[in-house]
Amino acid sequence: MTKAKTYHHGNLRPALIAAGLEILETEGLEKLSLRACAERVGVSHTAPKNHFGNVTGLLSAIAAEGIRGLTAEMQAGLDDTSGIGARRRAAFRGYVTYARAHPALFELMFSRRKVDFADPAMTEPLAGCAAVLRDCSEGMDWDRAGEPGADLRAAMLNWSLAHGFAQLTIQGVFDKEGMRDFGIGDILPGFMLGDD
Amino acid sequence: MTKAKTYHHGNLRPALIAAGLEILETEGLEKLSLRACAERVGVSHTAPKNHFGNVTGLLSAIAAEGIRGLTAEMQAGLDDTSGIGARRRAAFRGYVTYARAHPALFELMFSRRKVDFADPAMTEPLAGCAAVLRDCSEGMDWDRAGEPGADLRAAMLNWSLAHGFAQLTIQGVFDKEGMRDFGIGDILPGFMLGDD
DNA sequence: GGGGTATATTTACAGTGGAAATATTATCAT
DNA sequence: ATGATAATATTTCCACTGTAAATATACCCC
Repeated sequence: MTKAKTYHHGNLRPALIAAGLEILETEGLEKLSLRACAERVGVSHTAPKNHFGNVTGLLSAIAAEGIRGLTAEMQAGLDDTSGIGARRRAAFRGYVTYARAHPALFELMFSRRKVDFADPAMTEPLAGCAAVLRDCSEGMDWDRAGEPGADLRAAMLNWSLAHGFAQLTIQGVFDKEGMRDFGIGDILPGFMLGDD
Repeated sequence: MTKAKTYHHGNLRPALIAAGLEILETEGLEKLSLRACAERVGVSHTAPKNHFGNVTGLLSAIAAEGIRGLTAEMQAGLDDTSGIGARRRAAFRGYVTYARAHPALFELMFSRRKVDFADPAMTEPLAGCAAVLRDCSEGMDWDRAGEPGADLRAAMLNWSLAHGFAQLTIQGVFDKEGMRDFGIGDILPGFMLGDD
């Protein structure tokens, strides 16, 4: 299965993305660099340029995989769940679960300095993620339901809540403020989520 | 007013912090480096070591100023506001307003990779920020009010919501998903905040 | 005054990403 | 098959980052 070393790698683009994901899982975001990815694949540090342009292109492609994974994690929870409140809870749980399982990747995914959200590799997965959040927010019964843009606003509310909790948890801010022992389920009272 | 150049600066620590804040405002987080701060102050790039140890120490001190500013912005809105819902809204608005006014600084403030939350310079301002959020969340009338830890959970909910919205806005994620035209006020329905 | 300490500089080094020139291989028309 | 062109990868070089060690200067207290 292992290919003999040739001048042309033959499958460099996905190999570099995989290498980047591995580095994120095992060594963290600090260690993720263009050169580290190249070295792990066994290729010179300028080889990625042909496939990604620059380091932002590479990181954007890696982040795109993360967005896909985040979306899939939410979707998995939604598939076998019905009822407005329960679906919203499932999406929250999926979002936070994925973030906690892949903190370095999650951090990268939403870091504008490292990732270009307008990169072709990012736009489609990002739109998919937003679509899932809109889907599970639809019909949220707040006092402005029915107004134009209400569903979009509901999606933003839910996204903000899940994202903020994930971020503050991962960054360790809650740890420092005595909020360590509470999970996403604990801060989601029924009246806000509605009953299932 | 301008001091003659001497071997010893005399006021280097605050000068470096001020330089860092200036760089964040004018050039962004990418340009914030130990060397850039030192150069702006007119000092060698190793001088900061005496006052901050390493770059993390310097960035933590800069971030601490940001946490103070964020807290002050929230507090300013709270001072002349009464009523549970109105106070919560004021805190939200302050949080998001500050983040949007100082996006680079805000990004730094909550970046574990650049800042050490356990740094003595950070702990006190962070605790102050959390205290304000707990204060304006107290008595939030959700279905678990009265349970042990209810106020803490309410603070986490509010913090998460404000933080997530600020982060997603600043990073430009909402821009890409057609959610650009909605502000924090738009996603805060009355039933969630309660009436003032 | 003198000595100890705090502060700042110089120099050197191992990283990073990127640019330019070069080398190798793949692809495809003839 | 062959030759031309494009795609891919390497080598070399540069500017930038943070850190460490040795050195220089100034302050402060006895």
